[in-house]
This record gives sequence, C-alpha cells and structure tokens, in this order.
Amino acid sequence: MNKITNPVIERMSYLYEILRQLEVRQQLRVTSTELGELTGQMATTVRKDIHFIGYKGTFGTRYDVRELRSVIAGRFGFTTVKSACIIGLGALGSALLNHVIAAQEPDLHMVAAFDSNVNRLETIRTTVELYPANRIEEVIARKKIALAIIAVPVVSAQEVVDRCCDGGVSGILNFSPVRVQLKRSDVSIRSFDMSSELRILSARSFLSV
Amino acid sequence: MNKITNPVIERMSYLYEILRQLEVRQQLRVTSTELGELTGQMATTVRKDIHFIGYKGTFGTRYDVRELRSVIAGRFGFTTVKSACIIGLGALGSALLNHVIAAQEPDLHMVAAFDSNVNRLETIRTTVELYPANRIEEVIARKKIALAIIAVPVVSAQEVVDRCCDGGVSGILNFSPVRVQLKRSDVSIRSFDMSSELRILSARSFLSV
DNA sequence: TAGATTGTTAATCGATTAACAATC
DNA sequence: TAGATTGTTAATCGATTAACAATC
Repeated sequence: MNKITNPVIERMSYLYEILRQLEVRQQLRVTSTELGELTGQMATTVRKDIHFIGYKGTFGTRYDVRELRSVIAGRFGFTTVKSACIIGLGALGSALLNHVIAAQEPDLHMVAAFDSNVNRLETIRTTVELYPANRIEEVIARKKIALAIIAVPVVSAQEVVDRCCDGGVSGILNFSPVRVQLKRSDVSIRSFDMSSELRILSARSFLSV
Repeated sequence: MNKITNPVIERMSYLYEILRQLEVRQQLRVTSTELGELTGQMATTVRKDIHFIGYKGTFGTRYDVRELRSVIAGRFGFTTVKSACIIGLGALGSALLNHVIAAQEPDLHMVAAFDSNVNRLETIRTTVELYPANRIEEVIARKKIALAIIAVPVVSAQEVVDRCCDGGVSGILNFSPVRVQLKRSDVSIRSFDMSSELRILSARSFLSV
C-alpha cells in the first residue's frame, strides 16, 4: 500500500474544504479542471490525488460532489470528532481560543484551556473549562484530547510539548518561535512563527527588486 | 545567475535566526554539522545553501558566525527596516498586533492598524496609529508600508487584499481562511488558516493509526 | 457513434542527499 | 604533514506535469 505523503494530505484537506462549499451551493457534479482552478492545482494533480486515495469516478462523467467529499472525509477522518485544547492564555492564546470557537468547525471540540498563571485563569471569561498548567497531562489523558494548540513563551515551549506528549495528544500546533523536540514519534507537529513569516515575505520582495 | 527558490529562502530565514542566537551566546565559529542539527537540516544542505548565496568559508576551518550572519542579512535584506500594518482588529487581529509589537523585531516597524468599524477604533488602546478601512491605500502609500497582516472576515478578504496591492505593499500575510487573488505579480502572499492546520494534523494521526 | 472527461503511465522537473575532492 | 571541514559534482529521490489510453 502506498503511503500518503504530506503534500497529498495538505491538498486533500483544502479540496475537502472546497467540496464542502460546492455542496452548500448545491452543485452536484464537478470536473477535475474546475477543482484545479478552485484549489490552485493542475487538473492532472487533482485527478492523480483522487485516484491515489482510491476513489473511482466514471469515464466521461464528472465527479459526484457529495460522494467525493464523503469518500475523502472517511479516508482522512475529517468528519471524526476531535477534542482540542489551548495552552497559554496570553493575548495570542486567548485570541486563538475565541477564534477556534467562533469558527464553529463541527468536527472540532475545544474542551480545555491551560495557563500557568492562576490569577489569569480567574479573570478570563469563556465557556471552556480552565485549568492550571500543572494539570496538562492529567486533563489531556482523561478527556482524550487529540490536539493541543501551544501559545506559551519560548522558555516554556519545550516543557509544555513534553507534557502534551505524555498526556497523549496526537497533534500539536505550535505558535512559539522555537524548534521543539518530540519525545514520541507518533505525535506530529506544525509550527507557525509570525516573525519568520514576515521575514520570508520581505526577503522575497527584497530578492526580486 | 541562479534564482533563489522558496525552500532556500525559508531555510535561510531560519538559519539567520539561529546565527543571531549563536551571536548572542558569543559563539564565534560553527560547523555545517552543528548548523544542521540546530536547523533540522542535513549538514550538506546547509553547506549547499551557504555556497549558493555566494559566501565562501575556508577549507578545514569553521564558519565565522558574525560574518556569515551579516552576509545572509545583506543578501536577503533581513536587517533592512520594513514597515508593517494590521488590517482587521477583531480578537485575532488585536492579538496579532500586540504579538508583533511584543516580539520587538528590530527590523520591523508596526506603523498602522485598520478596521472598518469606527466604534472599535475608538475603544482600542495601542501605541500604533489607527485608521478606518477606507484609508488603506492612502496610508499604505503615504507611509510606504511593505507588509500587511490581514485578519478580516472571509467576505472582506479579497477586497482588502486588492486595496493593499493598490496601496503598494510587497507582502501580505493572510489569516482569512480563503484563497485570494493577487492583482499584481510583484506582491507575494503567505496564508495561515487555523482550521486547515488542525485538520491536517488530525489527518496525519488518523492515517497512521 | 462522437464527445467528454476520467484513469494511469511516462517524462520532466526540482530538491535533497551522498560522495569525495579541495585545501586550510 | 595529517586532520578537519568546506566546496562542488553526481546520484537519488520525490513530486509535478504531460500525454494519451480508456470508456461511459
């Protein structure tokens, strides 16, 4: 069996989003060319990806939007409900918490938020349960939290990541501008560093001048 | 002349960050192997990148930290001062604004923030100058703002991006979960979509189960 | 049947890694 | 000189794109 690589997962995640929108607009069928335009890919890449995950359309006919979306969802678990938490409730963490809740993704439940500052926990108003940082492993394990969003200062990032791994998360989204080590190989991480993104953008324009 | 590709820019941006840290720690010289470990790359990739941007070390000797950092900075414009602005001052935008200011990057000046809601502009406390959204082009042009961080709702994203292009930015960091078109080819964009990131993380663990 | 559009292989392209030559 | 480590080419790997065969 062929392993599904990261580029495929990323494209499929976006394709799924597009199909969801088409379904809302009640479009029933769609060609690989259209999907290519909507996702910014070559039509041939779209077909290859769809073929690769094992879905069969029918020659000459377009893809069935509903069916394709549902096959992709099943294959990648996009409709499986996941629990998530946020660690670090400074300005960024609090905003991300509200942001995720506001997005109202039906498959994503935000079930806990942590901060090391007990005073801060008392002043924050949210519908999500709040805990002190020393309870990270325990709460993650008990609530079976799969995803952790980390927005803590650089100095605590590695420790928090370790505790998330111990608790048993399967994915970490890291906003701290530091490269962290994962103590478990079954945990994956994606990072976002604002300063780094802005530096890359400015380098691109600098180079093309 | 060989064109510098995106992967190279991304690696160099991080390498620069690492070299800056080494300089703070007063480490004078460093091998490609060490740099590889610190950046998560192969030593051979590090050497190839350094070679590619035209820097020459000396055989047998390690790289001079200060010199290498300064060459990279000059080549990619990392120390050139850039002006930036934020558009959209909801929970996420406001947090990003504080976040960037708190990061205190010496080469990045946050000089303006915009929102379409005039009432909101009056309640926000910040040291940055605030403007209504209808002045985006004018202010970007007048202050020669190079980078725009966009945190507006999906429905306004495309319009805001167009106005940033008209104003003359060279880079856009987009937090709206939508693919936007750029009307100018000399503007680059990078996007971050929280829901999408979480979906990708959860798919990775789903697939490896 | 002819037209449309998918399925699938082959070709290309680009990026990474391995190997080792160069030389301080 | 020998050892260390960079510079640089060649080999590999993987991903994308082109081409066209398949067939509804």
